[in-house]
Amino acid sequence: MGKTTMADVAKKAGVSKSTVSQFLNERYEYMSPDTRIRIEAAIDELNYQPNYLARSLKQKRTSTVGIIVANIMHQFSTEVSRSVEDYFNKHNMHAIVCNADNDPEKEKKYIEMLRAKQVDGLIIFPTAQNADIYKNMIKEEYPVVFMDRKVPDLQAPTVVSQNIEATYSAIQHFIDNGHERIAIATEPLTISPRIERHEGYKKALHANGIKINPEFQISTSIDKIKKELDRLFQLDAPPTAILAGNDIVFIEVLEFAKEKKLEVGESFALVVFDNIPFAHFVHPPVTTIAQSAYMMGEKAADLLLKQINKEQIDRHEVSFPCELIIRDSSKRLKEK
Amino acid sequence: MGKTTMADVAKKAGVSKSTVSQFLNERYEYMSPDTRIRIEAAIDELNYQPNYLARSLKQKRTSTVGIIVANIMHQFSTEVSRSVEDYFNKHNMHAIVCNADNDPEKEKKYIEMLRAKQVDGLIIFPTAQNADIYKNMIKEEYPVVFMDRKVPDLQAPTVVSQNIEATYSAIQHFIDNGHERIAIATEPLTISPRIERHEGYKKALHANGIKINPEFQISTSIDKIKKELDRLFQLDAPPTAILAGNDIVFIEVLEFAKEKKLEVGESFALVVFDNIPFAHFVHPPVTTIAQSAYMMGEKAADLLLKQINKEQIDRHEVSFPCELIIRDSSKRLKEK
DNA sequence: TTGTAAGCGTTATCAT
DNA sequence: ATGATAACGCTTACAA
Repeated sequence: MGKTTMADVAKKAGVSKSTVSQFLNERYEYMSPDTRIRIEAAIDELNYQPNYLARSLKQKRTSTVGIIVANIMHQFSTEVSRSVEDYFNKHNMHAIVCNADNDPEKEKKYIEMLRAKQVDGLIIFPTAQNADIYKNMIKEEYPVVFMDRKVPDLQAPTVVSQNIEATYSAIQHFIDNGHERIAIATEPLTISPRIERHEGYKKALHANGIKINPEFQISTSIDKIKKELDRLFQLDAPPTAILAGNDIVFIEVLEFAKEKKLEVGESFALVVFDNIPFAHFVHPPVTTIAQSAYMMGEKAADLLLKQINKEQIDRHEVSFPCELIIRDSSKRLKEK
Repeated sequence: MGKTTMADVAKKAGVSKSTVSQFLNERYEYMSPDTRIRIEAAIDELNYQPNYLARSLKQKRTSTVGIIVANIMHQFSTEVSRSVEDYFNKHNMHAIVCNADNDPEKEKKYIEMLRAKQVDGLIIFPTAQNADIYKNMIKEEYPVVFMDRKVPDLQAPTVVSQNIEATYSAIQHFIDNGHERIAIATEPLTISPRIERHEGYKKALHANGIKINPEFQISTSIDKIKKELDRLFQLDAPPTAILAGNDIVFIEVLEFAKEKKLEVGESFALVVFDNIPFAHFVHPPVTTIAQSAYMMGEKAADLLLKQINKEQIDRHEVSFPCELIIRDSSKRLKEK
């Protein structure tokens, strides 16, 4: 029965609850070997399982943290979550993953629920729409780490990718391969990574003396991406290269190409900002900007655990470099 | 502060804790509108957040369930987990996902930890190596549902795919396209789905009067798959078609083909048993046997919730059909 | 309609 | 070395 309690064990072993508790917490320094053995026996005779809930209530620590991802459909989110889980499991803690689905209301609900469950801390991919709640957590010094996205005007531990630099180098790669008409496609510019990717894009073009064509900058919701691409390819001078702003946009680009019978890597060069599991098996193998998902997860977990343990940490952003992995989709532009 | 408690609210509102509790549980039937308002005011003045831990301790219900997947690297596990989470979120419950990593020891540890945390029930992709523990949970009538794999000699609610039938139809598809030398590659035959897939394979060959060549049946650990494939292709009469037993085996097949400069769909036909996210973008688009991951997750969640609510359920397997999605990798065999 | 008090299964403090 | 006893923050009879 799951209902055997510490009191039962105590009775069976002929000792008090406190002694059993001592035993369970491995403080057998001042315990006679005799009682120790009796308790041990009682425990597995009764098949006793301690109730962590009760312990947590008393100790004010659940050994559980929450992860709230903005959109679980991104490979990146999955990899980061996995990494965070691994980290906490190594430290005998649990992680609960929740998917806010890019919905600020859901995000709010999850923050409240997880805190009501007394999780020891939170790692959040913020929708960035709940500024008051974030601020409040920081003010209370509740352990929290933000991931992937910077929240404006908030001084909080945050782990992000070097989006500007990474995008810059991808665009430079296009230019080095002879491209000049380069497009970028992201979801709407509501969060920092997207903004920064556009920024890196413009910076690179500028540095190379290529004038920026606003028509080549797409930033719209997923369901409108294909329409925008279509518009682009109707132009007299369509782009010869495209940077897909994340893995979901990438799917749209692929589908667009398929529908319009365009050949990725032939009709246009392509780089994707994100880790793609089958990148070297898609046709053609696709050039990607890989984020250091695993390391970022570890870093965030580490920052969180330090806060939980009341250790001092830097309340600033820490940013990780990305890696441009060149495959066939972004080969040299064909001479016309 | 997160430390405001019900008592603080009660004091501030000038009522007793019980009344506040009534309020929180929305039992305002017999509550004067006056006190109701005072409590409301006190709550948001103090920014009070209830402590679910304490409540759970009292109610013996945490509104949390655990999911223990055998190997998180499978797309299928991820999809099922997502579906289970969705289901429980709809019911205002949480799900904690743990990865046993195909290790019975880890599985055991997670079962114990989650139960110690008093989760209301468990969905397990069993390693099938902890028979005593499974049996014990069933005996105790602890709510549990097994997923993907049948545990021998255990009468327990279990949600699985129709592996035999699905494999049969894939092999039949090969045969219909003129193949006779058909191989199957799975991980070791330690769990029911793999055994059943081999069974469906043999059944289909048998039904078509093709004699079974044991050399064509690979069942070995991932790191040895490529070696076995190599052996196969050294034969005088190598296979012309391969069924990859899951998504991880599929990767090995792809890498093998790449290394040996074999063309999938040309040098040999290929079907993969599993959902592949980029199936129609790999080259060539690959024929898959898709499992009903989302529905299976829902079903399992439903069976679990019913048990939690002490409703009666069938303690048997429920099996879901798979869908053979034919793409280019398994086209008709080229005439020689 | 609201309050009192016991109890959920632990841990922590202080005696002994 | 071990035991009483009071918390932890909530729910729930039952009383008022």
